[in-house]
Amino acid sequence: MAPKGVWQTISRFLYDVEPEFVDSKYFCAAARKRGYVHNLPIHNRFPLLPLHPHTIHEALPLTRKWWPAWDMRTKLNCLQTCIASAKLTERIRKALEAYEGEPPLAVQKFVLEESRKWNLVWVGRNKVAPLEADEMEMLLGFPRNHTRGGGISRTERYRSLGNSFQVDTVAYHLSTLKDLFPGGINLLSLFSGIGGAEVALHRLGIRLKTVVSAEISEVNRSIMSCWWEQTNQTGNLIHIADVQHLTADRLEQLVKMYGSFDLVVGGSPCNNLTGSNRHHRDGLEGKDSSLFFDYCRILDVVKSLASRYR
DNA sequence: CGGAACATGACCCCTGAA
DNA sequence: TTCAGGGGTCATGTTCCG
Repeated sequence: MAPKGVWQTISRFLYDVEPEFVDSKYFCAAARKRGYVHNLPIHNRFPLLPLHPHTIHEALPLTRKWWPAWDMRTKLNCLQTCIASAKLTERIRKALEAYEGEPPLAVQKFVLEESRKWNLVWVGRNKVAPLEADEMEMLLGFPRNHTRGGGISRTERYRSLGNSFQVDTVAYHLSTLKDLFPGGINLLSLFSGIGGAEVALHRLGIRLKTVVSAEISEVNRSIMSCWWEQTNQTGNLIHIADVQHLTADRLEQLVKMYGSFDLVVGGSPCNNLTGSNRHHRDGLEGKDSSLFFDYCRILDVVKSLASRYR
């Protein structure tokens, strides 16, 4: 749902590769429609095991007790960076409380519309609530408490999670690298966030030799460091605070030191593309989304370095 | 009857102000 | 931390017209 022409431009800057459009609802209990522009093999891809829960009821069994029959949702909508206000959930509770048993159709419609819009789940009699950060973490395929602690605030946590990859989805696409790189890979991870790609590769059993990770948010960098520490990684993790610091010289320096990169991965900011943005939906040229062009610049440099340092 | 034109509904990795 | 807040895009359904 990016503005018209954005996907065409993205492909044009990425060697005319067409995006593979994938909805994460086939990998977990929440939708996440994304276009992945990649040059990975597509034969013999395999999912992470054990398979992730595919329905709301499997993923959040405690909600089953309170889930009314007239709410037919089996999948959540896309997990976003913001959650519903307490006022809204209170308004919904009041609207439902006025009736014994099934509410009239108009009320059902209102409640369902708002529940879909804000991804509300049933947590009590006549009571809906937004997802907890823990639950989002689980739905996105991260280890429990991945984004917890380290002084991260509640709102920052929601933001980081809402901006992340869905791990199982990305892992499926990266799975073919396991046979291609039995000794592990050198990874250049741009806009790493909370490390969705890294977690996916780790879960696939692909050794991370050297990871160069560019991420602007300090809390996200610290989340990644903690994970790196806790999973007893044997490789090197190098943080870069800003993709714009990854100049050709800096990249050459890194390649000389650690060897050339086997994989470049990243999702550049989409906040100027999404419909949820009321103020600055400026398309690919927007302040943040234009960092996509840095991705292209860096990819070009990495490709030429790979041919020189083989 | 086929297709163009139009209406409706669902969805969305959110920002700014208080 | 909390809240209020619009609109573009696509899919689907409906009307209209030759």
